[in-house]
Amino acid sequence: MREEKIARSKPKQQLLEAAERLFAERGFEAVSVRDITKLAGANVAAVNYHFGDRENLVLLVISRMVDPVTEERMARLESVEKKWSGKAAPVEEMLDALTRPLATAKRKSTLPETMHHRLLGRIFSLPPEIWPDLSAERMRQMTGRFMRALGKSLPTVPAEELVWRMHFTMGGMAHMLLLDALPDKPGKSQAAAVGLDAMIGRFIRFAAAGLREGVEVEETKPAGPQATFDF
Amino acid sequence: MREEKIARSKPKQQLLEAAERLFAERGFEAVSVRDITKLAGANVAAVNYHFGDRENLVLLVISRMVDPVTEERMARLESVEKKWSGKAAPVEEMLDALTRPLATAKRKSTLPETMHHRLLGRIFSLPPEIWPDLSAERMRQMTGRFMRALGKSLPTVPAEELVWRMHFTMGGMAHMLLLDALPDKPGKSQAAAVGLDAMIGRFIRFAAAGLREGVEVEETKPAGPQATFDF
DNA sequence: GCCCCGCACAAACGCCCGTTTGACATTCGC
DNA sequence: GCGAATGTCAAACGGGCGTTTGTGCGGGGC
Repeated sequence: MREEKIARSKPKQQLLEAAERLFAERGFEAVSVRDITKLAGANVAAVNYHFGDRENLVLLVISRMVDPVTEERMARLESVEKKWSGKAAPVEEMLDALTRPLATAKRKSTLPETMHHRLLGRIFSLPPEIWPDLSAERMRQMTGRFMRALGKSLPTVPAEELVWRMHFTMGGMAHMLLLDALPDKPGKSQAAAVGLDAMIGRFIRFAAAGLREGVEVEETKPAGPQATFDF
Repeated sequence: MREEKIARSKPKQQLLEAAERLFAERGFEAVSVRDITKLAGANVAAVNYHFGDRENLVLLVISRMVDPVTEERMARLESVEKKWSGKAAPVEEMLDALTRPLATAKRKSTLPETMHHRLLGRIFSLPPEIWPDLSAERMRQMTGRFMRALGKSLPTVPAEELVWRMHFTMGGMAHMLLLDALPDKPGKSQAAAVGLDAMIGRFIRFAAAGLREGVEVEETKPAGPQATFDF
């Protein structure tokens, strides 16, 4: 029965893989249940049987993509905080903890690398209210922790200013993920050749400079009440 | 007949306004022709009569939103270049030329300000291949000019590195536009209260720091062949 | 006065959507 | 072996979609 169950779950797996590939290529809205079942070689009813309805499949795909990233971000942040034992950590290390998991978090999908990034980028461009509640909540907890930690590393940057810079950072990140795996346009050559790892390195330097901007010049209140950050 | 024509063109105008409002609120894909005509108080066939087909209306909305921004960006860049008469201009001034038009470009739509920004943000998050050819081409010319000008202002930053930083910058910008006019979430208070103008100021400082990162430290080839930037 | 043109409208078209149904095969626990 | 559970399938359902059609109305040009 053990291996039977596994064998049984194959079509469900194929459905999921087909859905992820199509979602990555065309976006969630542009993919029909019929597209998915056709690609998976299954019956039209298969999605409803295995996942309830289309919406549920979408939510499952989102959380499978996002949750591992969120968890690894948390873990890496804790590790950085432990390493600096309460003291202010360098911004670069925290940005690394925030960004690196995009490439390294354990994948539940079997998507090729660039497609995986593309799908992640799509998801991060989605408004949080259409995310699964649990994934959104974890994400909020995570960003909250990063905000607090960043506030400690940049005590001269006002909290509300930090919220904005964090928004700019997250926006640039989502854009970067979509950039990877561009079909065939000028400028793509570099992206494809370089790979996400190198892009992340560049991005960290870029965002770190932006986050730090003005710290040695300005005179501001030292870290007001932490402002909320919603992605 | 003159005022007749004007009076006659009213329903077309109402169609356009209805479309823009709904596109801004829900995104292009989620709005049906029937939604638009209902809101405009017109017949279902009105969109096809006045605009040919739905796709055409979408393209028209996009170019009406984007083209004025592109033109003003060009104009401002030229003005900056003239002001510095060929010498390298400060990055902040060029970022201002790039970003300020988002708020100041002449609006062809009658959308309330925040809705207008939201729609712009949606459009900038769209892949260029679904833009009207002409708008995309103008946009490419514009980004090309900015790339070259930025290369002159940041001679120690390698051209390909600059392409990446430009991507991060554009991504953060699109994100910022979507952030404005967020429905009713925590963190919105600040966005709504501050308004786009103040956001732009913060963004310019953020992006300028990121673009300049490492200029006084690194030793690099002085501006190689300009790399292409596709948005 | 007549015709024609610009426009609005109700109705219908064909298509694709997500989902449901019921019949049928297969495998399980016992 | 035999009911029950599980999975697959073709077919159909109702509804929303973008678009087309044909009719009717009104004012302007000749």
